[in-house]
Amino acid sequence: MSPRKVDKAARRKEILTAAVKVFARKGFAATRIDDIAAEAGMAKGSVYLYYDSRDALLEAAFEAYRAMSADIFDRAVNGPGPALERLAGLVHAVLDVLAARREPARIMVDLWAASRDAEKSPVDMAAVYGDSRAAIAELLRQADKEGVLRAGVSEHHAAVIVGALEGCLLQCLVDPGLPATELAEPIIQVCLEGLRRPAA
Amino acid sequence: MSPRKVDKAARRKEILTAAVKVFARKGFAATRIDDIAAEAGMAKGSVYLYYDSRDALLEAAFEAYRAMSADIFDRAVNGPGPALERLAGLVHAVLDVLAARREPARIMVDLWAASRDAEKSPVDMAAVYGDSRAAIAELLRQADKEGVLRAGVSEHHAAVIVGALEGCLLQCLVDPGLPATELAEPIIQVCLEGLRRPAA
Amino acid sequence: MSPRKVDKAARRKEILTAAVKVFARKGFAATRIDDIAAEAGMAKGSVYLYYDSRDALLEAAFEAYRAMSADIFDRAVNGPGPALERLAGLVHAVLDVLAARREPARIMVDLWAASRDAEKSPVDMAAVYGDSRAAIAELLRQADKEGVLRAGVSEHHAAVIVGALEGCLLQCLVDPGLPATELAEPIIQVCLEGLRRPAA
Amino acid sequence: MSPRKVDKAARRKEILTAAVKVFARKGFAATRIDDIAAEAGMAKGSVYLYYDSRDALLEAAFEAYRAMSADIFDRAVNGPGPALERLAGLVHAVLDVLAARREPARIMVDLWAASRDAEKSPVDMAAVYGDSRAAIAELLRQADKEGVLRAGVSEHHAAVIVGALEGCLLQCLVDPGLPATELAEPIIQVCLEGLRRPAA
DNA sequence: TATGAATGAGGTTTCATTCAT
DNA sequence: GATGAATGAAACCTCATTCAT
Repeated sequence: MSPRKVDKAARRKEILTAAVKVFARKGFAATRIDDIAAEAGMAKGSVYLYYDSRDALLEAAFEAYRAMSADIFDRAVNGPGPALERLAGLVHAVLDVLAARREPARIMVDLWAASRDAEKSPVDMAAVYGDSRAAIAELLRQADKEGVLRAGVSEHHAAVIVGALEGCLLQCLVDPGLPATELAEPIIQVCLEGLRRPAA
Repeated sequence: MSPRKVDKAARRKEILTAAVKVFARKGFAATRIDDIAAEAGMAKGSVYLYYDSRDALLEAAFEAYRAMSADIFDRAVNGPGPALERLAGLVHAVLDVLAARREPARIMVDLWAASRDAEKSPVDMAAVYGDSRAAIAELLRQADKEGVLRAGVSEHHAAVIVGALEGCLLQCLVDPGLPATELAEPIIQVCLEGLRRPAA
Repeated sequence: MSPRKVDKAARRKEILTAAVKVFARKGFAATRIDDIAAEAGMAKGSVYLYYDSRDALLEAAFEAYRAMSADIFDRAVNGPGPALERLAGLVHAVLDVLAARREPARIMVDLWAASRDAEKSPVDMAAVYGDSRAAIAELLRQADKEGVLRAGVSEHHAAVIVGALEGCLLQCLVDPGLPATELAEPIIQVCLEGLRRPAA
Repeated sequence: MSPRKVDKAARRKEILTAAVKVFARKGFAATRIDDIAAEAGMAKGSVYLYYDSRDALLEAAFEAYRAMSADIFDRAVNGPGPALERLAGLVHAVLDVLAARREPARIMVDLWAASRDAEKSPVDMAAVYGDSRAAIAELLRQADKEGVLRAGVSEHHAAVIVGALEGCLLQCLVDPGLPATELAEPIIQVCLEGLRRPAA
């Protein structure tokens, strides 16, 4: 009559969470479906009821990553307050995420590896960084309209800011000794203050 | 004396070069010993006469990467001229390497992945970045002695500069559309000019 | 009495019909219980309420095939009219079944495969062909009594007639271009006229 | 210097022979690569050095079957002597092969099953039977030119003869009790004598 | 009775590594 | 030293069957 009923979406999320955990711990290449199933507390075959393949799980992890990234950047672009303050908040937000949950961030290296050939792979980190640069560029335009930027700030500077962020994340990832949150202010100083119009 | 010693080292280098080429092209995970042997123009078994395992080849690739990186940074630290000019030269040098030979740089993502567990793996990117930060910090100290830095420049700023460099490399790697060399000047502007003491 | 007995039998038949359809379409080896359940419009688990296993369904398909075959042959043996006319009618009947519903006939190859080891498998095509030969032999005896056969017609000739029938079916199965019904008359000519006593 | 050298073609043949043996014994569906490797006296992985997949082995078995079949029919078509005698010889040859080596013939049912969907599968039994019919039809034309056939013998009679042959083979396959060789003469009588022009 | 989620044994295929020549 | 055939341990994925609801 009332056969076992599961919330498919919830189950997918459970499995994805487990997968991300294991990917973060062992790396995608070294992760076995068995590991994910064990982490999720189910049998190997059950994973396949919700995801078609191991690659599909990485892809799902990418989508989640992309959504999270987009969310952070969107909030900065569309939020209230002076543009440069929102940019500073963005820097803090990104590093806080890493500091709060180191593991999930570790899958980034697997996402980079998976997006090696942009055409063949659905994991498209180029698009993520493109979006990030566009968001930062928009923030810089907003700041420029506010008249707080010095002259000559171009699109390329957005790439540098994104780079500084990701590059600091990267260092924190490979070197657990580096304190992510403490890098926020230096990043802000270097990247933003350097672009700010000198106070008369 | 040792009639074949030179040959042995040359052979190792040949194989390593081939391996790096294939790693760059297909990624470490997708690289087969067969691919490397084919690229090196020899039989699969012969690879094992010079390297103990597939992992040993990645390790060797890491050592080469580390050496190259150390070389670039050392030259900047020990070179002649004003410190900030050497720092600017360093930025150009790093990005020029990427622009000149995109493929070899691609192995970085595999090195990152391999250095996931710092203890177990001989691939230790944390050390590389630690060295890089130390070099930049030394450059900043030199610049400070020259009196060209504004006050309050700390070790963390070195991390930001390394981060900006690596983060821009990363974006260029993932997105072939981004022109590496064109990012050099923006990086220099953002990272260095922002730290420079305002001209009286 | 037993309120659901009729339903149970009907349900079994529904499932069997669905199974035969899918077996015919995809072959037994490629048929999944899911396919059968879908074809029958029920859930996978329900199939197991009526059949113990996938093999049991093939066995049931075999029984149905055997019954149908026995029916056709029995009618020819016990029917009215001259024996050779009944034999000719039998040939037409067999080929007409194939022409009418090509799909169900396709399961024959799966039945042959399943009857590979006569001891272990309940699918026993040897018995079916044995019965067929016996029926044909009986028809030939009847014809002999009617005095219309030439001398020397033995049991083996029954095997040849069965063989010609099945062999033509096989060709039609494998080659959709061959028109089953058009083969009836040639079969009759070759097999029967050749055995008929030359008209004085 | 002189590294291990194997005759690739010979090795392929060895493996194919082993595969055919196991296919015949257990059926294609029930045959595991392990079984084939064991039968060939090698490790599982070695099989894949010579054949790409299990399906490729069935395909190879088909090619061998097709070649053998073509050979027998070609010899009958192009041989010396009266056409009907060659046809009779053909019948004996086909049944003798079965009698001599029952096992290899058993793979026929797997070939039939595999040729279920003519487009997708490289196993094309329809083509084999088409060739067989063409050969028989040619023989009948030759016999007709020799003036030994009665009138009205058409292409369809070739199908009947092929059918009688295959149908008898089939019965012998599923019923080990049926003696293949003893069916040769009845087949010849039914199929050929029935077509022969009555001696004045 | 009906359901369909869960299971896990089992099969194919890959490929790093070994080793006989 | 060089070769490349052979190995066999994994790992992915499938799917018949079970069973809680």
